[in-house]
Amino acid sequence: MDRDAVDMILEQWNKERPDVDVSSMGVLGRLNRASRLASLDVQKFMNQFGLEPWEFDVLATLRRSAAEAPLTPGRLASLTMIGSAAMTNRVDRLVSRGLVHRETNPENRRQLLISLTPEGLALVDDVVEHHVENQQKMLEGLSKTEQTQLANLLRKFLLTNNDGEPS
Amino acid sequence: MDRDAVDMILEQWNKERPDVDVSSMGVLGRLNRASRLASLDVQKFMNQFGLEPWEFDVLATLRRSAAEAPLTPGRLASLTMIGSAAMTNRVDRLVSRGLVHRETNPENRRQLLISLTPEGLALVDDVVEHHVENQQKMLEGLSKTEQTQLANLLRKFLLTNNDGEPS
DNA sequence: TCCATACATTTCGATGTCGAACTATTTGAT
DNA sequence: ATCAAATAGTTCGACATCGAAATGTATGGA
Repeated sequence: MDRDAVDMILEQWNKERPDVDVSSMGVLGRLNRASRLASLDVQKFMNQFGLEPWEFDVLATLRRSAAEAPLTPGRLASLTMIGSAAMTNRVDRLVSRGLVHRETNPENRRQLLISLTPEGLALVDDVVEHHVENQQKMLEGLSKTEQTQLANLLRKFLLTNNDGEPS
Repeated sequence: MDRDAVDMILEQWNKERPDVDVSSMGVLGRLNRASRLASLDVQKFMNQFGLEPWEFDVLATLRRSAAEAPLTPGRLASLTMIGSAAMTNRVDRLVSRGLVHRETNPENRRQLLISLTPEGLALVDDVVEHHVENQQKMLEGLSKTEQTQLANLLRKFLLTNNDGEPS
């Protein structure tokens, strides 16, 4: 196995602060870098479709939830892990691009219901197919078994760190 | 093994788009969420020391590189994975907090040399110890063996995706 | 020596996020 | 029935980042 940038960082720490056990950085530092790297790739990929990653994020969340009750901005915000103020902004832009529709819920006029327009639906249904192909390319350095191991270890990390969410 | 939020997302996709293989999201979606979760934890932790994560990032990079030639803003930027414009801003703030020193390199007056002040050195040397303890807490849901497996899988992912850097 | 080119950093304008304050609506206790 | 508290969304100001343009410095070939 070859050495990566994090190996060098750990080595530097061990030289400078041999009294500190920095092995945790070997995990969390790589987690950070890997996620950043993947995000940059997704950014480039989405730009080819005239989309920003955050746009796809919202559209995909709406698309995959089609079976459940329509989503409100607040629910969308928590599902995409941003604040509600940012979601107001995102929905504004998606509405003005004609990709989603925003209507007040007649049952509870405090909340809004966000839904995909036919254009938004067609777009996300197209893009998601290419998106997963692109993801598969990013992962092809790992065997299918290794991919599963990685997913399982990350799930365990998420569960033990309270990936607070659902319903 | 319990189910996490990503399992539910994959299930939704499989219901709505059974024709699309979304297993790659099982890896990269978790990578994203795990990294985000860890970053939020670090943010909270650093705030207890009156630091923002980006401040620690720069200070720690300077600290662990103490043995090598002094770092320039450009080198610091690439090591911390941000643009040089952002590094100008970061160094500005760290200088005005008295944590780093900025001087032009007499050998090459295009570049600046950034170094820790005694205050910056003392601070980062203190914080890094607690930081790794905090990281260890985040990881304690995984056995030591699992932590190593995770680090190895992430290294492989990084290497096959061109974690462009060194020198 | 001169000057085009390369390089290092900073400035500028735009973008997207955040938390706090604000507005509108609903709920529940009395 | 009323009104205080809870809930949903938006507005506002601050902040950190980015890419592109601008500035200052060094290098190498004619």
